[in-house]
Amino acid sequence: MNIDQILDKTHPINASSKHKFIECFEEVSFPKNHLIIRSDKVEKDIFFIKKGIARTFSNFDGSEVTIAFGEEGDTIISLKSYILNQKGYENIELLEDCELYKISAASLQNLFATDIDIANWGRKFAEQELIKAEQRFISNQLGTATERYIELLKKHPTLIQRVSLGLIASYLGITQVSLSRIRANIT
Amino acid sequence: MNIDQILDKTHPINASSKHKFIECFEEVSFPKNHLIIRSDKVEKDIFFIKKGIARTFSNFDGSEVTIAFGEEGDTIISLKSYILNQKGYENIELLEDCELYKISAASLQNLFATDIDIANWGRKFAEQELIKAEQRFISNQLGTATERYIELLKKHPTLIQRVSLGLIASYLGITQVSLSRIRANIT
DNA sequence: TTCGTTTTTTATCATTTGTTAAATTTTTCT
DNA sequence: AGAAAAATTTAACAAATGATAAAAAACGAA
Repeated sequence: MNIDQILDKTHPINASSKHKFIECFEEVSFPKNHLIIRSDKVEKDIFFIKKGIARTFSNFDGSEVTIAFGEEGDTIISLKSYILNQKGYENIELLEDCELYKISAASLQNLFATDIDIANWGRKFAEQELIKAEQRFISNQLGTATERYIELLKKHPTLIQRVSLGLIASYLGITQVSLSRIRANIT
Repeated sequence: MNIDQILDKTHPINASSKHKFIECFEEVSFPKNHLIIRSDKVEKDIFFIKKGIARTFSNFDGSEVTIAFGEEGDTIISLKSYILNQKGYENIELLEDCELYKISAASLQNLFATDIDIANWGRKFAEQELIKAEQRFISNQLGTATERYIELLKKHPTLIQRVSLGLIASYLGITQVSLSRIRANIT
């Protein structure tokens, strides 16, 4: 998915603003397993996924929580860095070789401050991520792990092909062994 | 908490824009138990809490999920209505008699489209809600219900005084009876 | 291919949480 | 204050998930 389509997906921008916006991006590539966002750093860059898949996760006293998966068109971002310019709680790793669009947080801030169309794009971007985050929260409160797994299969059928069971389990808030047992019971 | 403080908390706005912004608000009051946002309607208004407390919840096939509590300075909003102008999945009820600041979604959209300072306020607002939503997700994936309850007590010690156990339990993703048992075991 | 590594499955037992029902305590209303 | 309603606790049993270990299957590099 190219950067033009990715930006439009969030919110249309007038041609001259969009041109200015796109000029701030750079294309980069990283191999599978690269840790592109680290929770112990204030990250200065934001990425959009042209090709590949990424996983956002957090570590707390030994246990690891998968917060989200990102596929083509999705964003790779440390929210704490992006929003509060602070060290984050999120790590993001690439689960495949990836092609990405990169932009610096500083460029973005500058665009937001000077271009109302891009400021509103930034607002729409945050708002859409907010809806996704809230729906993740609701889904994971609802029903049994079995139901949540079946719902995930329905919503993201390709994810299971691309991501190992252990990571899916950590996203669903259960152990990998439990998820394996669940799969054995539903087929 | 007055509207001036509430707006500043999210993001400072220059004096003339803020004046224009504040003029769009109206003060309103509602009694305890009033259902101020309904999931079966496209809601046209957004509220900020001057005084009182509210609960956001969602119903799915019989079971109810509490998504968040809002205290003074927090927002009462149907995300789906506000962001996508669609019927939402959220209900919001007032848990105490409340004094609120009301603004119409239409006024807000108009301000966003014409004032870059307010557009960036709107961006900051969504971004800060996004961080809160993500942290709720992470908290509720971590550890046992006992640990989550203790963490909630630490972060929002006043909440327990103001909100019934059953609602706290539904926020933690467990039954009211389980929460009661948990409380008996930690004291 | 073949060996070594990683992932997934299966099994057993322990722990946590759910369900239901009844008893107790607290709150609300008159 | 006193009665009715609502909220909370307690108890007993069922169901879901965790922890650990071992076996089987899938994957990757030489």
